[in-house]
Amino acid sequence: MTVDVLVELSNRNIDKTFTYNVPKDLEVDIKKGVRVKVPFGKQKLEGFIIGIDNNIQDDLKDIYEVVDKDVILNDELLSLGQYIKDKTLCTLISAYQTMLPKALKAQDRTNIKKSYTKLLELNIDKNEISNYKLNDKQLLIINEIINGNNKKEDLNKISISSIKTLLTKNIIKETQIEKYRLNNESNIKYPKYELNPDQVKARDEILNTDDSVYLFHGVTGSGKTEVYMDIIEKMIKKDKTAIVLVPEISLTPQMVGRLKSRFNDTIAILHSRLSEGEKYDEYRKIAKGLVKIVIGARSAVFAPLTNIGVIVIDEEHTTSYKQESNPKYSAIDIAIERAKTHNAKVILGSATPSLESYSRTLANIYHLVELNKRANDKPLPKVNIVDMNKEKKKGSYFSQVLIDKINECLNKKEQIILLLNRRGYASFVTCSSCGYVSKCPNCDVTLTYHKSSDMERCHYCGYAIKRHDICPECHEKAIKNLGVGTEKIEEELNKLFNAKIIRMDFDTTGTKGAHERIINAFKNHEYDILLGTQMIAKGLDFPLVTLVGVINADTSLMIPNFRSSEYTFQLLSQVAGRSGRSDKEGCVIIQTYNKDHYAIKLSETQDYLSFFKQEMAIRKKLNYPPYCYIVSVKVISTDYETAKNESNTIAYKLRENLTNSEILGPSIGSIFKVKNTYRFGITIKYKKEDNLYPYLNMLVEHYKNNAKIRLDIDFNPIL
DNA sequence: AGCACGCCGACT
DNA sequence: GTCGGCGTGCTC
Repeated sequence: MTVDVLVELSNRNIDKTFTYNVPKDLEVDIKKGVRVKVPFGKQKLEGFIIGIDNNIQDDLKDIYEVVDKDVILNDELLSLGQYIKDKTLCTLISAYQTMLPKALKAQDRTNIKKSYTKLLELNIDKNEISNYKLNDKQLLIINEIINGNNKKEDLNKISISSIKTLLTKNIIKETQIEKYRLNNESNIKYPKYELNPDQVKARDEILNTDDSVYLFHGVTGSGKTEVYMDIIEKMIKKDKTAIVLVPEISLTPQMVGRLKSRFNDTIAILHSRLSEGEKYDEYRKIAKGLVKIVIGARSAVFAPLTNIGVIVIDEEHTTSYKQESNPKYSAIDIAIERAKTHNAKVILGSATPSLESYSRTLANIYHLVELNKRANDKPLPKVNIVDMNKEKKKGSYFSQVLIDKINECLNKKEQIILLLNRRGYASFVTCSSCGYVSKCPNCDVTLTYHKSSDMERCHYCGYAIKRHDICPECHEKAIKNLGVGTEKIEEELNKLFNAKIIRMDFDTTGTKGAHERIINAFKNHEYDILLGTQMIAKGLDFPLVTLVGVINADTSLMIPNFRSSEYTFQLLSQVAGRSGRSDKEGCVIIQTYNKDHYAIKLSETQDYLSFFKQEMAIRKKLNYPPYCYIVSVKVISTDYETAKNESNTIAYKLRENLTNSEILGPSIGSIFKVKNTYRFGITIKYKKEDNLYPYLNMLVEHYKNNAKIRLDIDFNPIL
């Protein structure tokens, strides 16, 4: 018997199978999709069996061992990996590895083990107990075991030595069962919620039509989650399973608790804050069929459930559903692909759908389902746009209205969320004498001053230096901080208000559990004001919040990206939705220097449809998605000239071969130099281009042995 | 990813 | 003469 093995190395030269001989004694364990250890040159590697042949072939090396008893990659995942490779042009092995938790990847070195609970069992007949001479403690232990309290850990508390004696006398024996490390207990009980008539209508429209992809457009606070849960419950009754994807940030203990209290042990959870051991355990529960529902972030879309009935993708417009590293897949595409094999439904939920998704409803590719009212029947919060150009107190970060509203809120003992989409203290460090700007030596970006550490930091590569005192160019002592970040605003808030303030951004959420601590502390009203970057905008539910303030709505408008208006509108609508979620009416204040910009103006009424129409007109005029597809080709080299020359050659060839496309560039992007490598970007815009995949595949093939050039291809990039 | 092979430069 | 630089190619 021989097997075709895909080894763990992700290299385009070995993106193929290697055939090994199976020693007779290992043949019983051979299955497609299990891992094996094999000799590879002088190394020992792990790989997946992806083909089996019963013929004998000499001149082959033997496999060392079979790693798994159970299949890791079932038939569906095996073909899903091929799909990812075809769509993203990655290596097949990297497609498989990305679908699995670390413990189950093909990796010879890494050792994430199962955890076991040790149990004690009676090794003699119950009736024979009296034949033995036993002391009180020994009898107590045996009694506990008979009553089912047989965890060794617990019984050790009675007497470790008695247990030892009983064990050596063979009266009891030790066994073990697999333990699932993630603490599954939810002490919060949420009452079952009765859907309102609108929610019932939305649910039935999804359940009683036979389309495969639904865009569920519901305003913030309209109770989309309750509808998801109801649909999931119906699916489970039909003996089907469900995957729910949420943005990483939404996987808070509250959210998890809410689902756990409704679905109990039928649920597994996957997100990046679990340890690798916990992920392994959750994954195993899924693979064994012990759970019906998987809730998780992006990669949970690969959960090896069978008989999937529905895949929910909440906040579908969120950019985190696209993986930024290779393979650059979109969880939405994967969900749709998996839904085809399972004949399942995909539900894309959002208050502010991506333009791509919404336009697909107009083209009848997705089925549109809407929820236009808040579940509590309260109006959407009042939004007040403040023109910062007209503020009398120039140079203050706070308008008079915002200051007044904050005070009002504090007096009423209600809570406030403030958003500033920029962390650190100052966004530029500059010399007022010669105009020097402090830049990262590895990346082509300015350094941000962080006061707490008194360092200047690069937000791209993490480079940090002690703050400049004297200008390194003109040696004047004229270093100034320009721009503003969350750290500075926190300082200002402390000067202006007598309030308890907590800051949540990349810098305050570095340690494990910091996220939850901040959210819980704020939810428990230990703080009055939550100040943070965009990570506070999504999905969180704080009933006591009645005021949301956006310090500067323009930061996201300024990013050089055709989606900047869309992001701004989404961000403002999302934060606005954080306000007034319970019975108290909410208020939103948006400070801006661009009050007439449509993305800001329309967030006042959170008028999605008007925004959609205006933005679509612009996309059409400039030929941007959804009016075309985009592929980004980055040409990367440590040598400037090589990157420049090769990118020119590639752009030329693309123009020659992709005649139905518009080719832009090569150009230096907003981040031209990152970690000491130079990158030129070429953008391909197309509606229909039959030669796209064949030609890009050929390009990748052509450059695979070129040590000086790296190609980075991204389909439908976020940019 | 390793590791061997191989073809050119400055040294025990 | 030889040690070692790292470009190139291969791994069932």
